Amino acid sequence: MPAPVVPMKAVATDQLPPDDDRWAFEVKWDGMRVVAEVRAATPGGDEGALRLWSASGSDATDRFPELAGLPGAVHEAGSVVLDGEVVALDPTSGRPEFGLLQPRIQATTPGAVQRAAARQSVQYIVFDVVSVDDQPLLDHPYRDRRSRLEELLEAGPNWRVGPSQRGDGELLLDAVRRQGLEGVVAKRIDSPYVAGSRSSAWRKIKVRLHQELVVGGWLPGEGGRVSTFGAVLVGYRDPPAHGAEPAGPLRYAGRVGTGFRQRDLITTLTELERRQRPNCPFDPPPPAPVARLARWVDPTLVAEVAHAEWTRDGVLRHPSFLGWRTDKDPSTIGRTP
DNA sequence: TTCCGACAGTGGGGTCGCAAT
DNA sequence: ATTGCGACCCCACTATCGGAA
Repeated sequence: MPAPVVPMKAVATDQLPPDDDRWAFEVKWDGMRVVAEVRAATPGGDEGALRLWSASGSDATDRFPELAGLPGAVHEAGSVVLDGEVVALDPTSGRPEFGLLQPRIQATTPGAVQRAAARQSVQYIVFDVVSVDDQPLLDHPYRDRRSRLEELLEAGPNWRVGPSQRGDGELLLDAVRRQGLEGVVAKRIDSPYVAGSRSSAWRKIKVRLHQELVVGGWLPGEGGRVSTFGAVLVGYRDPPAHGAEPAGPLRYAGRVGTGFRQRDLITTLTELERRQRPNCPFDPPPPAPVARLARWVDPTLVAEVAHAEWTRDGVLRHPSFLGWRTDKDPSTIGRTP
Protein backbone atom coordinates (compact mmCIF):
# COMPACT_ATOMS: atom_id res chain seq x y z
CA MET A 1 0.00 0.00 0.00
CA PRO A 2 1.55 3.32 -1.03
CA ALA A 3 1.98 6.35 1.23
CA PRO A 4 -0.94 8.78 0.98
CA VAL A 5 1.37 11.74 0.35
CA VAL A 6 5.04 12.50 -0.24
CA PRO A 7 6.05 15.16 2.29
CA MET A 8 6.69 18.72 1.22
CA LYS A 9 10.22 19.91 2.00
CA ALA A 10 11.85 23.23 2.89
CA VAL A 11 14.71 24.93 1.09
CA ALA A 12 17.79 25.55 3.19
CA THR A 13 18.79 29.16 3.72
CA ASP A 14 20.84 31.11 6.22
CA GLN A 15 18.56 34.10 6.52
CA LEU A 16 15.18 34.54 8.10
CA PRO A 17 12.48 35.91 5.82
CA PRO A 18 11.11 39.35 6.69
CA ASP A 19 9.33 39.20 9.99
CA ASP A 20 5.97 40.21 8.72
CA ASP A 21 2.58 38.65 9.05
CA ARG A 22 2.95 36.59 5.92
CA TRP A 23 5.23 34.05 7.61
CA ALA A 24 4.73 31.55 10.40
CA PHE A 25 7.68 30.13 12.33
CA GLU A 26 8.09 26.68 13.78
CA VAL A 27 10.91 24.83 15.53
CA LYS A 28 12.85 22.50 13.26
CA TRP A 29 12.75 19.14 15.02
CA ASP A 30 15.70 16.78 14.73
CA GLY A 31 14.08 13.43 14.12
CA MET A 32 12.37 11.38 11.43
CA ARG A 33 9.75 12.76 9.08
CA VAL A 34 6.56 10.71 9.39
CA VAL A 35 3.21 10.86 7.59
CA ALA A 36 0.32 9.36 9.57
CA GLU A 37 -2.80 7.97 7.93
CA VAL A 38 -5.40 7.83 10.68
CA ARG A 39 -8.93 6.45 10.71
CA ALA A 40 -10.49 7.89 13.83
CA ALA A 41 -11.85 5.77 16.63
CA THR A 42 -15.60 6.19 17.29
CA PRO A 43 -17.57 6.12 20.55
CA GLY A 44 -19.47 3.23 19.02
CA GLY A 45 -16.51 0.96 19.53
CA ASP A 46 -14.59 1.20 16.27
CA GLU A 47 -11.01 1.44 17.47
CA GLY A 48 -9.84 3.11 14.26
CA ALA A 49 -6.69 2.39 12.31
CA LEU A 50 -3.22 3.84 11.94
CA ARG A 51 -0.52 3.60 9.34
CA LEU A 52 2.80 5.48 9.44
CA TRP A 53 5.09 6.26 6.53
CA SER A 54 8.66 7.49 6.24
CA ALA A 55 9.54 10.35 3.89
CA SER A 56 10.80 7.83 1.35
CA GLY A 57 7.51 5.95 1.43
CA SER A 58 8.40 2.94 3.55
CA ASP A 59 5.94 1.63 6.13
CA ALA A 60 7.00 2.65 9.64
CA THR A 61 3.83 1.69 11.52
CA ASP A 62 5.45 -1.06 13.58
CA ARG A 63 8.41 1.05 14.64
CA PHE A 64 6.44 3.40 16.87
CA PRO A 65 4.02 1.39 19.01
CA GLU A 66 3.52 4.35 21.37
CA LEU A 67 1.50 6.08 18.62
CA ALA A 68 -1.10 3.30 18.58
CA GLY A 69 -3.51 5.57 20.49
CA LEU A 70 -3.52 8.26 17.81
CA PRO A 71 -6.89 7.18 16.30
CA GLY A 72 -8.52 7.95 19.66
CA ALA A 73 -7.19 11.51 19.60
CA VAL A 74 -8.74 12.55 16.27
CA HIS A 75 -12.06 14.34 16.65
CA GLU A 76 -14.63 15.79 14.25
CA ALA A 77 -13.27 13.75 11.37
CA GLY A 78 -13.50 10.16 10.25
CA SER A 79 -10.06 10.04 8.74
CA VAL A 80 -7.05 12.33 8.42
CA VAL A 81 -3.56 12.37 6.94
CA LEU A 82 -1.07 14.13 9.20
CA ASP A 83 2.47 15.32 8.59
CA GLY A 84 5.03 15.70 11.35
CA GLU A 85 8.29 14.60 12.92
CA VAL A 86 8.94 11.72 15.30
CA VAL A 87 11.57 12.70 17.87
CA ALA A 88 13.30 11.04 20.81
CA LEU A 89 13.79 13.36 23.77
CA ASP A 90 16.95 13.13 25.84
CA PRO A 91 15.64 12.56 29.40
CA THR A 92 18.24 14.85 30.98
CA SER A 93 18.26 17.78 28.56
CA GLY A 94 14.70 17.42 27.28
CA ARG A 95 15.99 18.05 23.78
CA PRO A 96 15.32 15.87 20.75
CA GLU A 97 18.37 13.79 19.94
CA PHE A 98 18.57 11.95 16.66
CA GLY A 99 21.03 9.41 18.02
CA LEU A 100 18.45 8.18 20.52
CA LEU A 101 16.02 7.58 17.68
CA GLN A 102 18.39 5.59 15.51
CA PRO A 103 18.03 2.16 17.10
CA ARG A 104 14.29 2.44 16.47
CA ILE A 105 14.69 3.48 12.87
CA GLN A 106 17.23 0.77 12.14
CA ALA A 107 15.51 -2.07 13.91
CA THR A 108 14.15 -4.64 11.49
CA THR A 109 12.78 -7.26 13.86
CA PRO A 110 9.84 -6.82 16.28
CA GLY A 111 12.13 -7.79 19.13
CA ALA A 112 14.63 -5.07 18.31
CA VAL A 113 11.83 -2.48 18.17
CA GLN A 114 10.56 -3.66 21.53
CA ARG A 115 13.99 -3.41 23.14
CA ALA A 116 14.57 0.04 21.68
CA ALA A 117 11.11 1.23 22.77
CA ALA A 118 11.72 -0.02 26.29
CA ARG A 119 14.83 2.13 26.55
CA GLN A 120 13.56 5.26 24.82
CA SER A 121 10.05 6.48 23.99
CA VAL A 122 9.21 8.83 21.17
CA GLN A 123 7.01 11.87 20.55
CA TYR A 124 5.17 12.69 17.35
CA ILE A 125 5.22 16.43 16.71
CA VAL A 126 2.46 17.08 14.16
CA PHE A 127 2.71 20.24 12.08
CA ASP A 128 0.33 19.80 9.17
CA VAL A 129 -2.84 18.09 7.99
CA VAL A 130 -3.07 17.33 4.30
CA SER A 131 -6.36 15.47 4.06
CA VAL A 132 -9.60 15.17 6.06
CA ASP A 133 -12.26 12.56 5.33
CA ASP A 134 -10.51 11.74 2.06
CA GLN A 135 -10.79 15.36 0.91
CA PRO A 136 -7.32 16.72 0.09
CA LEU A 137 -6.45 19.99 1.81
CA LEU A 138 -3.37 20.51 -0.34
CA ASP A 139 -4.78 23.62 -1.99
CA HIS A 140 -5.85 25.20 1.26
CA PRO A 141 -3.47 27.80 2.66
CA TYR A 142 -1.14 26.88 5.52
CA ARG A 143 -3.09 29.14 7.86
CA ASP A 144 -6.29 27.17 7.29
CA ARG A 145 -4.66 23.76 7.50
CA ARG A 146 -3.08 24.72 10.81
CA SER A 147 -6.31 25.87 12.41
CA ARG A 148 -7.99 22.72 11.14
CA LEU A 149 -5.21 20.63 12.65
CA GLU A 150 -5.51 22.28 16.03
CA GLU A 151 -9.26 21.57 16.08
CA LEU A 152 -9.08 17.94 15.19
CA LEU A 153 -6.06 16.58 17.06
CA GLU A 154 -6.10 16.31 20.82
CA ALA A 155 -2.66 16.12 22.46
CA GLY A 156 -1.76 12.80 24.01
CA PRO A 157 1.12 11.34 25.98
CA ASN A 158 3.19 10.73 22.84
CA TRP A 159 1.87 13.24 20.33
CA ARG A 160 0.95 16.88 20.06
CA VAL A 161 0.61 19.69 17.56
CA GLY A 162 3.92 21.52 17.30
CA PRO A 163 3.89 25.23 18.13
CA SER A 164 3.66 27.76 15.32
CA GLN A 165 3.83 31.52 15.65
CA ARG A 166 3.02 34.32 13.28
CA GLY A 167 6.03 36.62 12.80
CA ASP A 168 8.82 37.17 15.36
CA GLY A 169 11.12 34.66 13.69
CA GLU A 170 14.20 36.33 15.17
CA LEU A 171 12.91 35.71 18.68
CA LEU A 172 12.29 32.06 17.96
CA LEU A 173 15.69 31.62 16.33
CA ASP A 174 17.38 33.15 19.38
CA ALA A 175 15.49 30.82 21.69
CA VAL A 176 16.33 27.81 19.51
CA ARG A 177 20.01 28.76 19.53
CA ARG A 178 20.06 29.13 23.32
CA GLN A 179 18.35 25.80 23.84
CA GLY A 180 20.59 23.90 21.46
CA LEU A 181 17.80 22.99 19.04
CA GLU A 182 18.35 22.31 15.36
CA GLY A 183 16.83 25.39 13.77
CA VAL A 184 13.69 27.16 12.62
CA VAL A 185 11.31 26.55 9.72
CA ALA A 186 9.54 29.53 8.18
CA LYS A 187 6.33 28.87 6.24
CA ARG A 188 4.30 31.25 4.12
CA ILE A 189 0.90 31.36 5.74
CA ASP A 190 -0.87 31.58 2.37
CA SER A 191 1.04 28.71 0.76
CA PRO A 192 -0.48 25.44 -0.43
CA TYR A 193 0.99 22.05 0.44
CA VAL A 194 2.99 21.02 -2.61
CA ALA A 195 3.50 17.29 -2.05
CA GLY A 196 6.96 15.99 -2.86
CA SER A 197 8.28 19.43 -3.67
CA ARG A 198 11.04 21.47 -2.09
CA SER A 199 9.33 24.80 -2.21
CA SER A 200 10.65 28.18 -1.16
CA ALA A 201 7.31 28.73 0.59
CA TRP A 202 8.99 26.67 3.34
CA ARG A 203 12.45 27.72 4.46
CA LYS A 204 14.67 26.09 7.05
CA ILE A 205 17.27 28.11 8.89
CA LYS A 206 19.59 25.73 10.71
CA VAL A 207 21.88 26.62 13.56
CA ARG A 208 25.40 25.94 12.27
CA LEU A 209 28.53 25.99 14.40
CA HIS A 210 31.96 27.00 13.14
CA GLN A 211 35.18 25.29 14.13
CA GLU A 212 38.78 25.59 13.02
CA LEU A 213 40.47 22.21 12.67
CA VAL A 214 43.85 20.83 11.66
CA VAL A 215 44.14 18.38 8.78
CA GLY A 216 46.05 15.22 9.73
CA GLY A 217 45.23 12.97 6.79
CA TRP A 218 42.93 12.26 3.90
CA LEU A 219 40.95 9.55 2.16
CA PRO A 220 40.97 8.67 -1.54
CA GLY A 221 37.91 9.73 -3.53
CA GLU A 222 35.47 7.71 -5.59
CA GLY A 223 33.64 8.22 -8.87
CA GLY A 224 34.28 11.71 -10.16
CA ARG A 225 36.73 12.30 -7.33
CA VAL A 226 39.13 9.38 -7.80
CA SER A 227 41.77 11.73 -9.17
CA THR A 228 41.64 14.11 -6.18
CA PHE A 229 40.45 13.07 -2.70
CA GLY A 230 37.28 12.04 -0.88
CA ALA A 231 37.64 13.72 2.51
CA VAL A 232 40.20 15.28 4.80
CA LEU A 233 40.65 13.88 8.32
CA VAL A 234 40.56 16.68 10.86
CA GLY A 235 41.43 17.15 14.51
CA TYR A 236 42.19 19.64 17.25
CA ARG A 237 44.81 20.03 19.95
CA ASP A 238 43.92 18.98 23.44
CA PRO A 239 45.30 21.23 26.14
CA PRO A 240 48.70 19.89 27.24
CA ALA A 241 48.78 17.66 30.32
CA HIS A 242 50.72 20.22 32.36
CA GLY A 243 52.47 23.52 31.90
CA ALA A 244 52.12 25.91 29.04
CA GLU A 245 53.34 23.83 26.14
CA PRO A 246 51.41 25.06 23.12
CA ALA A 247 50.38 21.73 21.66
CA GLY A 248 48.81 18.75 23.37
CA PRO A 249 47.89 15.56 21.54
CA LEU A 250 46.01 15.82 18.25
CA ARG A 251 42.47 14.47 18.74
CA TYR A 252 40.56 13.05 15.78
CA ALA A 253 37.34 14.98 15.01
CA GLY A 254 35.98 13.28 11.89
CA ARG A 255 36.07 13.48 8.10
CA VAL A 256 35.14 16.48 6.01
CA GLY A 257 34.28 15.63 2.42
CA THR A 258 31.69 18.14 1.28
CA GLY A 259 31.83 21.87 0.67
CA PHE A 260 34.82 21.70 -1.68
CA ARG A 261 34.43 23.24 -5.10
CA GLN A 262 36.08 21.70 -8.12
CA ARG A 263 39.06 24.02 -7.98
CA ASP A 264 39.47 23.51 -4.20
CA LEU A 265 39.87 19.80 -4.79
CA ILE A 266 42.82 20.21 -7.12
CA THR A 267 44.72 22.84 -5.14
CA THR A 268 44.07 21.01 -1.87
CA LEU A 269 45.47 17.75 -3.19
CA THR A 270 48.73 19.50 -3.98
CA GLU A 271 48.97 20.84 -0.43
CA LEU A 272 48.19 17.42 1.04
CA GLU A 273 50.81 15.63 -1.03
CA ARG A 274 53.39 18.21 -0.08
CA ARG A 275 52.81 17.36 3.61
CA GLN A 276 52.83 13.59 3.18
CA ARG A 277 54.24 11.51 6.05
CA PRO A 278 54.25 7.78 6.81
CA ASN A 279 52.63 7.66 10.26
CA CYS A 280 49.37 8.78 11.84
CA PRO A 281 49.50 12.14 13.65
CA PHE A 282 46.30 11.54 15.62
CA ASP A 283 46.46 10.29 19.20
CA PRO A 284 44.55 8.04 19.48
CA PRO A 285 44.22 7.15 15.78
CA PRO A 286 40.84 7.25 14.00
CA PRO A 287 38.64 4.11 13.99
CA ALA A 288 40.12 1.21 12.03
CA PRO A 289 38.01 1.42 8.84
CA VAL A 290 39.10 5.04 8.42
CA ALA A 291 42.73 4.53 9.46
CA ARG A 292 43.11 1.59 7.10
CA LEU A 293 42.44 3.74 4.02
CA ALA A 294 44.00 6.97 5.26
CA ARG A 295 47.03 8.83 3.92
CA TRP A 296 48.73 10.84 6.65
CA VAL A 297 50.02 14.39 6.50
CA ASP A 298 51.93 16.74 8.79
CA PRO A 299 49.24 18.61 10.75
CA THR A 300 49.94 22.11 9.47
CA LEU A 301 46.87 22.96 7.37
CA VAL A 302 44.01 24.71 9.19
CA ALA A 303 40.48 24.42 7.80
CA GLU A 304 37.36 26.29 8.81
CA VAL A 305 34.48 23.85 9.04
CA ALA A 306 30.74 24.31 9.62
CA HIS A 307 28.85 21.58 11.45
CA ALA A 308 25.61 20.88 13.28
CA GLU A 309 27.01 19.58 16.57
CA TRP A 310 29.51 17.27 18.24
CA THR A 311 28.32 13.68 18.48
CA ARG A 312 28.67 11.56 21.61
CA ASP A 313 31.77 10.01 20.11
CA GLY A 314 33.41 13.42 19.85
CA VAL A 315 33.24 13.84 16.09
CA LEU A 316 31.50 16.39 13.90
CA ARG A 317 27.96 15.85 12.67
CA HIS A 318 27.09 17.15 9.17
CA PRO A 319 30.50 18.74 8.60
CA SER A 320 31.20 20.88 5.55
CA PHE A 321 34.32 22.69 4.40
CA LEU A 322 34.24 26.50 4.39
CA GLY A 323 37.81 27.50 3.60
CA TRP A 324 41.45 27.57 4.67
CA ARG A 325 42.79 29.62 7.57
CA THR A 326 46.32 30.43 6.56
CA ASP A 327 46.40 33.04 9.30
CA LYS A 328 46.14 30.48 12.11
CA ASP A 329 48.91 28.68 13.95
CA PRO A 330 48.03 24.96 13.70
CA SER A 331 49.51 24.21 17.11
CA THR A 332 46.94 26.46 18.83
CA ILE A 333 43.79 24.97 17.30
CA GLY A 334 41.55 23.71 20.09
CA ARG A 335 37.96 22.59 20.34
CA THR A 336 35.83 25.71 20.90
CA PRO A 337 32.26 24.79 21.84
C1' DT B 1 18.52 37.24 -19.71
C1' DT B 2 18.47 35.59 -15.06
C1' DC B 3 16.84 32.74 -11.62
C1' DC B 4 14.64 28.67 -9.54
C1' DG B 5 13.72 23.92 -8.85
C1' DA B 6 14.80 19.16 -9.71
C1' DC B 7 18.46 15.67 -10.28
C1' DA B 8 22.54 13.37 -9.97
C1' DG B 9 26.63 12.62 -7.64
C1' DT B 10 29.94 13.27 -4.29
C1' DG B 11 30.76 13.48 0.74
C1' DG B 12 29.39 12.96 6.40
C1' DG B 13 27.67 10.13 11.44
C1' DG B 14 25.28 6.37 13.22
C1' DT B 15 22.87 1.62 13.94
C1' DC B 16 21.27 -2.82 12.67
C1' DG B 17 21.65 -7.31 10.65
C1' DC B 18 23.67 -10.62 7.85
C1' DA B 19 27.54 -12.83 5.50
C1' DA B 20 32.27 -13.71 5.44
C1' DT B 21 36.27 -14.49 8.01
C1' DA C 1 33.62 -14.06 18.10
C1' DT C 2 34.95 -10.53 15.13
C1' DT C 3 34.90 -7.93 10.99
C1' DG C 4 33.11 -6.06 6.78
C1' DC C 5 29.53 -4.39 4.29
C1' DG C 6 25.02 -2.73 2.60
C1' DA C 7 20.67 -0.80 3.88
C1' DC C 8 18.36 2.78 5.97
C1' DC C 9 17.72 6.97 8.64
C1' DC C 10 19.30 11.79 9.09
C1' DC C 11 21.98 15.19 6.21
C1' DA C 12 25.55 19.32 3.30
C1' DC C 13 27.12 20.69 -0.76
C1' DT C 14 28.47 21.30 -5.94
C1' DA C 15 27.42 21.09 -10.69
C1' DT C 16 24.17 20.90 -14.36
C1' DC C 17 20.08 21.57 -17.00
C1' DG C 18 15.54 23.00 -18.50
C1' DG C 19 11.83 25.92 -17.92
C1' DA C 20 9.70 29.73 -15.51
C1' DA C 21 9.90 34.54 -14.47
